[in-house]
Amino acid sequence: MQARRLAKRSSLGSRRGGATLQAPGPAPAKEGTLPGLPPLGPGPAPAPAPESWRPPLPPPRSAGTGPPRAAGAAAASSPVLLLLGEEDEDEEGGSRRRRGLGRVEEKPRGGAEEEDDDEEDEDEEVVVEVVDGDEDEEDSEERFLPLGPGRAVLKGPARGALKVGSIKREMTFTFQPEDLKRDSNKKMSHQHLFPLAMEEDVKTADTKKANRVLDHEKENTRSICLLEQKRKVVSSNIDVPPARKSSEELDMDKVTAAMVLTSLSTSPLVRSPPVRPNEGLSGSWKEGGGVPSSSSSSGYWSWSAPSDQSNPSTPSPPLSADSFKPFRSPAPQPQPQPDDGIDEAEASNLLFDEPIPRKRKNSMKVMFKCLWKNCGKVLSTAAGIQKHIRTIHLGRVGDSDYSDGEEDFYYTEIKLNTDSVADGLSSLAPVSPSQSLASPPTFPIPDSSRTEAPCAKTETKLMTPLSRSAPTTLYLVHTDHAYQATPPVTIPGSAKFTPNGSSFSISWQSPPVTFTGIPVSPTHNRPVGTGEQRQHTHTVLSSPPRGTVSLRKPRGEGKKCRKVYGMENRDMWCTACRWKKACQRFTD
DNA sequence: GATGCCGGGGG
DNA sequence: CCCCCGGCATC
Repeated sequence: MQARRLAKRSSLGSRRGGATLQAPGPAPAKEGTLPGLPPLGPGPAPAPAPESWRPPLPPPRSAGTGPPRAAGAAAASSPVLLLLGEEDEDEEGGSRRRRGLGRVEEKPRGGAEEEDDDEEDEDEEVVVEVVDGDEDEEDSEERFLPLGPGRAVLKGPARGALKVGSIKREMTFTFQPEDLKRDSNKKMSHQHLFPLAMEEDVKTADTKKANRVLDHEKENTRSICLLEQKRKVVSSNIDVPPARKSSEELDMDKVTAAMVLTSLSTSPLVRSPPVRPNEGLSGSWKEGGGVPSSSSSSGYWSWSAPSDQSNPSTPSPPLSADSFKPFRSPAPQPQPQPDDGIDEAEASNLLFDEPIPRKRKNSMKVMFKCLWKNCGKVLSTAAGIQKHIRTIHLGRVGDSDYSDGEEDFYYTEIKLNTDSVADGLSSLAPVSPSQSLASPPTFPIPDSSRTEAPCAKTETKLMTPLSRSAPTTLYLVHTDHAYQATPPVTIPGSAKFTPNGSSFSISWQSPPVTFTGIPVSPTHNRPVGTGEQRQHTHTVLSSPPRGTVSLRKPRGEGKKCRKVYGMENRDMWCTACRWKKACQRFTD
């Protein structure tokens, strides 16, 4: 469809003097890329992009890691492509990487593979291939095989290199918001279902040497395990127990985790790019924030789509598959859960709260704070907090299997980061609404956060979960998705906004958000008249005083999508605008 | 001429 | 229903 549009647009562009085509970076790329999308041509500039967004990972220890390094690079590039290619990516990436490691010099093969990345079959194939190998055992992380310490040490370098790849993969992986969701859920389930594994994990870690941030480690490990597991699920061929990771790796994992979370913030943007690889990459991941505008544009579409619920126990790899992978077989779609909306909110929340990915990269401590009214307990592990919530607040004694992830909503992740200002916290910040001010110049957050305060009642499920930033985002998601009037706050000036642009798009009008019936505290006036304005207009329109039914809308004087985004970013317009209908986003 | 958007039409 | 677009009113 995009293709179609694009095509059309391109023609249009020509008609109009090629405005479209001349769009900064993305447009051309788009044009070029789109046609060959399915096969995903010979990696549109995979090289540079990956480099840029790759987290500063410590190079594979010792020297002379030529091979591994190369493999890493290969892997690096693959995730990129995969990134666009959807969640397979992770799998793919993994397998590819594996292969790479297994036979370093086989790169050509890998390269070829890259081209047809979205075929699941492919994956399988790859996997098999890998399996037969011998070294892959240690190389492939997903094989959670308890490697002998000695071995691990020996293979240090290789693993390190691998790490890079894996991290990327993970990052990529997380591009799907649901993913995270599921992740958390899984985390929980995992926690209960695989206590042993975890324990073992920790133990091993100890042995290795890292005792320090045990909590975090555990956490990270776990998350990774989860990821891995996920993957496992996807690639059912590989059945492997959790792998051990050296403290260093774990550290990296930490970073990874952070990045993962971070990535989620931008994920919406990056996600849809299946269509235009370059954009996604350069857009949100590029360090310097390459071509931001595009990023948001692309993401605009599909990200919120999959309200795809994450069943704690549903090993559904499909996650966002539906969101934008047409050719993927309709995998077992996780059945919608009762707290559907909530979940979604969560996701979106996560999506938005951390607008600046790169900052995340920096070392940061992740804590989990209980959001329960008067609790505020802070734990260092998600598991811990979850448990806490589950038992203390939710009163779920036999925390057995019933962990639907609800807990997720009652705690927030606090990132104690030296340099990553409060941005991350801004939205998540559970306790201090004031913090929310830290976030972008936009008004939304404070609002929502304030809302939260009152609603933090013991009202268990209903509102509490949505408190904090969720509401806003949720709203956003919904509306945006539905192309309702969710005005991404007037994007500064032109169609170009920083990667954080996404954060800007948080709707500032809470009114419509009827979620959970928390009457938006009357106290807070709508930041920008828009809300009111809108309402006014509404009333006026709905009850036209004059006999002559104003057939035509007066014509909004406010900015419209066209103005705001410009023709070049037509895909960022609200649907209505695109269809030459009354703008829904910038109503006035 | 550029915009905003209604009405109508194709798939 | 989704998506476009001709065409008209308005800027």
